[in-house]
Amino acid sequence: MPESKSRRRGAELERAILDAAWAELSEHGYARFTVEGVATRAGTSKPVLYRRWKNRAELALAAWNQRVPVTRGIPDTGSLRTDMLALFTRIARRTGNMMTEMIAGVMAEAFRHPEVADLLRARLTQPSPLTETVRTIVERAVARGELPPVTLSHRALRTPLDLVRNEYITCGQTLDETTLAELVDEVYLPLLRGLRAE
Amino acid sequence: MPESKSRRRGAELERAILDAAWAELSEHGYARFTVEGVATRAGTSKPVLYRRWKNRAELALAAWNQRVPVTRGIPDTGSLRTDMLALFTRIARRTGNMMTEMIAGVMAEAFRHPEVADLLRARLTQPSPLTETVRTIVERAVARGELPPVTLSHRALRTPLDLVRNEYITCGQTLDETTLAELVDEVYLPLLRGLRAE
DNA sequence: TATTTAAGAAACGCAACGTATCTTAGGAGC
DNA sequence: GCTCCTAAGATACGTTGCGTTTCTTAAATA
Repeated sequence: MPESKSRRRGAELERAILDAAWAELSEHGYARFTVEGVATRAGTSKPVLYRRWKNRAELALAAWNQRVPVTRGIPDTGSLRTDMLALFTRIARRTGNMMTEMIAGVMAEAFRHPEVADLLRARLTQPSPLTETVRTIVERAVARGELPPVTLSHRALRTPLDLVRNEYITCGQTLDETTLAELVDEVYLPLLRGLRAE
Repeated sequence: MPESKSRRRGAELERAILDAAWAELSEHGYARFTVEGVATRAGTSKPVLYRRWKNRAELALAAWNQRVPVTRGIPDTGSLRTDMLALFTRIARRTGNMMTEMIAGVMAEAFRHPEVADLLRARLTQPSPLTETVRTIVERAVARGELPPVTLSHRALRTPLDLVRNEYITCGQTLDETTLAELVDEVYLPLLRGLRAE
C-alpha cells in the first residue's frame, strides 16, 4: 500500500473528503452523518475537516454542492398531464429521501448557526436545470394548444420542486403514485391553467 | 412556599410539564429545547418526563398538540386577493419561526425514530380550522363573481399552509411582504382560477 | 538543504440524550 | 389511622458526537 505513507494535500485531499462525505450521506443519511465517520472514510482525521468547514452542516452542504446534477431528457409524452406526472415522479425519485432529510437536518441546525441558513437558501434557489425543464414542458403544451400562452414567473417554475419537497418533509416517506397525481392534478395543472399571459 | 414540599401527580403534573415544554419551545426554539430544561422549568426531573414520552421529539409534539388553536375571524375585505393576502400573512405570523423550526427539527429526528414521523404527519394532516377559512374565503369570492364555481379538494385547501411552511423551511426566516404577495399572486390565485367545477 | 505549511493522530472538554438507582411523598385499601 | 404500593423526584451514570487543542511529521517551497 503506497497509500499508507503518502499524504494528500490541497485540492486532491478536499475532493477525497467531499466524496467520502457524499458516500456517508448516501449510505446513512444526514441523521447518522458524523464528522468522524467522514474523516475515517476519507482516511484522514477530524481537524483536517474542521480546518476547511466550520461545522457538520457546512460540510454536508459542500458535499452536496460538489455533485453536478445529471440532466436527463425532458419528458415528451404528448400531453401536459403525463409530462408533468413524469417530471414530478422524477423529482420525487431523485430528490429522494436523503436529500430532504438533509434539508430538514441542515435547517434544524441552521437555527443555531445562521450562516448555514444562508448557504442552504443559496443552494435551494440557485438556478437549476429543473426550472428550464418545466418551462419546456409548458411551452410544448402551449404549442399543442393545451394551454393558452402563459408568462412563467420564477416562482411558478420552482413550484413543482417546492411541492414535492414539502410533501417529503411533512410525510417523511417516499411519495406514492396517488400523492404525486394529486399534486399534479389538484395543484400544479390548475395553477398553469389559471396563469395569465401578460 | 407550600410548593417546596407538595408533590404533584398524574394529570396535574403532566399539564405542568407540557406547559413548561411549550414555554421552553417559545423561548428558545426547538434547537435549544432540552429535556433537562423542561424538567427544571416544570420543577421536576428527567425520569418523570421519560416515563411519559419516549424521547425529546415526542415531548415537543405532545406540547404542541396540547395547544388549542385560536380561531380568529375570517378575513373579509371585499376582494379575493386581499382576503388571501390577509390569510397568508396570518399563517406566516402565526405558524411562526418556531413552529417551522420545530417541524424541521422533529423531522430531522424522525429519521432515527420512525414512530415520530407518524406522529408528526398525524399532527400536520389533522383537520384544522384553517382549511375551512380558505373555503369560506373562496366561496365568498365565487358569490361575488370573482371566480367561477369551483370544487375545492382537501389538497387545494391545505395548499396555503403548505406553501408558507415550505418557504419557511427553505428560507429559515420570516417571510416578507413581497414573498407572501408572490405566493398569493403567482401561485395560489392562479391555482384557484384554474380549478374546474365538477 | 533549510524553512514553512498543512496533514494526521490522539486526546480532551462539553452538552445533551436516555437510563439506572434509590429515597420518599401521598393516595388506596383495610 | 396504619400499611402498602405506586409514582415523584434527586443524583449520577454511560454514551454519542461536536468542535478544539496539542503535537509530530510529511511534503511543498525557497
